[in-house]
Amino acid sequence: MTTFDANGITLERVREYVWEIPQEGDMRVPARVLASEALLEEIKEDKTLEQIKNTTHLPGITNHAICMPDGHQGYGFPVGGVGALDAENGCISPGAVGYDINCGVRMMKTNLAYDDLRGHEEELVDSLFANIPSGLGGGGVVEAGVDTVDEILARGVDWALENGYAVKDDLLHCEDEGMREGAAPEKISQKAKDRGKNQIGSLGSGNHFLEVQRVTDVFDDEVGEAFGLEEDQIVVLIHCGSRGLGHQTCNDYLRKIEQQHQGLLNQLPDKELAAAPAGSQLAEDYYGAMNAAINFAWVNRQLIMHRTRTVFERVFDRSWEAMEMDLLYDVAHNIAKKETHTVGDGEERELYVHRKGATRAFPAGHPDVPKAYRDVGQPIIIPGSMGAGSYVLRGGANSMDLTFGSTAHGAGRLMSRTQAKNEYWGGDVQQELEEQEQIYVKAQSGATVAEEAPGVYKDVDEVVRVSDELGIGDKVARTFPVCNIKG
DNA sequence: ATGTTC
Repeated sequence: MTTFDANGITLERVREYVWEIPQEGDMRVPARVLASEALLEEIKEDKTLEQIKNTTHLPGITNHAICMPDGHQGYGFPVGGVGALDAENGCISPGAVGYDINCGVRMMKTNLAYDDLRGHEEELVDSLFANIPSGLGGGGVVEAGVDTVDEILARGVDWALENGYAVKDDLLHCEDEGMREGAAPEKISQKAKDRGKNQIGSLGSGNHFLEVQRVTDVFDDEVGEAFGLEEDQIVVLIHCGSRGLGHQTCNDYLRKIEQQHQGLLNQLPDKELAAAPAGSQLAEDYYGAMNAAINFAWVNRQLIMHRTRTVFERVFDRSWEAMEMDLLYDVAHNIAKKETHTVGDGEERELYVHRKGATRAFPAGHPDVPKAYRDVGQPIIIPGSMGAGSYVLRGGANSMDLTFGSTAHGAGRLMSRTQAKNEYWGGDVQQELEEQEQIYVKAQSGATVAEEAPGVYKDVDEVVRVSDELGIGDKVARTFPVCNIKG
């Protein structure tokens, strides 16, 4: 048997790109890592493998804990991790969702070609930067009272539709139609709502960005046509989450769980995996609060998209409808969701599927794929670094069997933010991107540009290649950056 | 990710 020795943890090769950490000690199931050897060499350098192994101690974990090809170390649970925990006898874990609840990506199409944009890059990037709130702290497209926040938490993008920030078609091209059932605004703390109320429609900081891109390749003509993508087309990618509201909610529930479920906590190898037992009041409360924060993040991305349409209207002097600025799709990559999956010998079970830095990747025919895409599979959006561009995939035929219907979410970091700032200077990174790649970057903070320099990320081509080879998410199209704004 | 060290 082929093995891979990762600083004391031995992985056994199941087949190409599938590695297993065998069950031992208190592990309830084996852990699996889906990666090439080149990616494993990078993954082994931080605590990712130890963390995915720790995850197998969670009660109710089903089949395997799974690390995606872009996996890296996170809070307790790796970013790029999937954990399916029994919704009746298992648990739910905020650390396995992530601090930024419903961090995700949406792609908006246009009918503009790259040539239509050339010469307007600086005007466009300046106008986007001036009109789309970004960076740490407050300031959003909408400044709302707490009652408005409650409505957004309960209704998601449906609130945006009613208030003129969305059209019906936007809802039809979003996971869960932009409204998660079971949202419980009353389970979100006042403090979280206060943090969120002036951040509705704001990018935030860190790896969040808005990027205008051009489609450079369409690998699958049939699916490309179903998605409405063609070479040279301009698209807009928006990557952000639930800002301070989600962060505060994660923190609130971690503290409550630590206090009320000490027994379960003591069984776990890492306090950061703190989980509420399925069926407990706190599990219900967290699930309701998380669903509400999910709705908040969807409205956040919707308002940014709405404002982007307005900016394009000014710069190109045409209506957004004339530019066909339609939503391709919106994916969440930090969530947990109750889903029914077939496990073991054909038994159907309800599971809390935790996808942290992992994207849902439902295949053709799945009833939860929007009608527009049901024949070809769910669109999956995988952002690369600001120098690399991104991919659009579609849910692969093997995703339900291998990953509870999931794939990767991005390139995955190679080094910490602190290390990145030692290696790069923001201004130099910007200059190089502009001079060598004609990519126009504008940011609130040079430090953020350094933290997000292309060199701090894994090779997104390799991550996507593994997803495609495994048949969990198949390559449809590739994009390359034109201009990028960030916090 | 984050009112960037509860």
